[in-house]
Amino acid sequence: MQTANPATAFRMHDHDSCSDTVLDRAEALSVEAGIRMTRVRRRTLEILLEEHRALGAYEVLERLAADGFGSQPPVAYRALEFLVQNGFAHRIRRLNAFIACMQPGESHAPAFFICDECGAVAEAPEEDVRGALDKAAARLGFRIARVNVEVLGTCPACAE
Amino acid sequence: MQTANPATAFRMHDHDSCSDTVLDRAEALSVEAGIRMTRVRRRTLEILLEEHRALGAYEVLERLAADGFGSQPPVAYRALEFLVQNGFAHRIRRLNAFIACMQPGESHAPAFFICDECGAVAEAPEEDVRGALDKAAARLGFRIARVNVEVLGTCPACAE
DNA sequence: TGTCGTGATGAAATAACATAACATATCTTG
DNA sequence: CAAGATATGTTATGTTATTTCATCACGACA
Repeated sequence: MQTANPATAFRMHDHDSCSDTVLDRAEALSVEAGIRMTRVRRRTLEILLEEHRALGAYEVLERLAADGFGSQPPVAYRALEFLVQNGFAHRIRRLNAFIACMQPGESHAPAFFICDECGAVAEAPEEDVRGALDKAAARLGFRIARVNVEVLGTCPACAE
Repeated sequence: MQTANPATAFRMHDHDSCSDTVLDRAEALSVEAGIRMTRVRRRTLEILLEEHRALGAYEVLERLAADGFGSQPPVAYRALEFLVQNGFAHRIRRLNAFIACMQPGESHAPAFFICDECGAVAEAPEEDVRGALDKAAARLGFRIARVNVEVLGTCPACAE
């Protein structure tokens, strides 16, 4: 299944269909969850889906403004926050940027693999990582709320 | 040994001696590595060592300025970058802030456990995490350069 | 001793990222 | 439809980070 496929970003794929699938899925999940996928929000998700790299809020904002939406920062930040809150996008702290989630609705808090060269970002499941962190947390007496794993390096395409 | 002790931040300890030890170690390592631990840089490290939490660049800058150093952002950013480059401090992306490294010179790229309540940050070794990420990277064909693991939650002291 | 190159520091200006606060519009439900 | 809740738009401002250029300190070495 397309959306369960990790690290789509690093592989050849039919990007239009990959985007459409995710978008459809997000719509369906919104209805199911009773949350409102409005026009700005949907458009914001579309914008993120146009690339497998992270976009800064201001970059998103420019494109929203070009489409006739508001042109002030809060417009972008609100839409992005909504998407992140509801699992349709992720925030990459390292880059001060946002990226569409490729597995909306599925188990979360993935690890991000960020290519230094081309900026591509891939999500990968992080069960193993999480296991290791849980052990460490137990040793420290620390209660984990959220986890952020960001890996920098070189993607297969740029490695040559 | 004090400096090899993970997660000092979450435990009772003699903070003065913990700071001094790290500072001495950093000095020694600098000489060894032929890098210049200048006055601003040393003072910056001292400032970071005064707390087991992450300080923003501007917070550091204020204190540097109060001590008679330059008062413009690059002063702080340069010193902080030097410390990070050379393993004497870490940058916590999540917090847009910096923290002294408690194990300078030792194997690196720790995981950070950040308390939402009190802001304390502890470093913990991350071999297990790294192992899991290496496996994932191998599957993706990704070559890892650096790893960033930031865990949010509640520290033992605040958990009560 | 002088001058050259290198790396460190200082300061000004600006860029990039993010939020607070408030007004207006739009849904949604009784 | 009215009232409340949610979403959008705008102004203003706050926070974090970098670019650029000038100056300074120091070692190498002719």
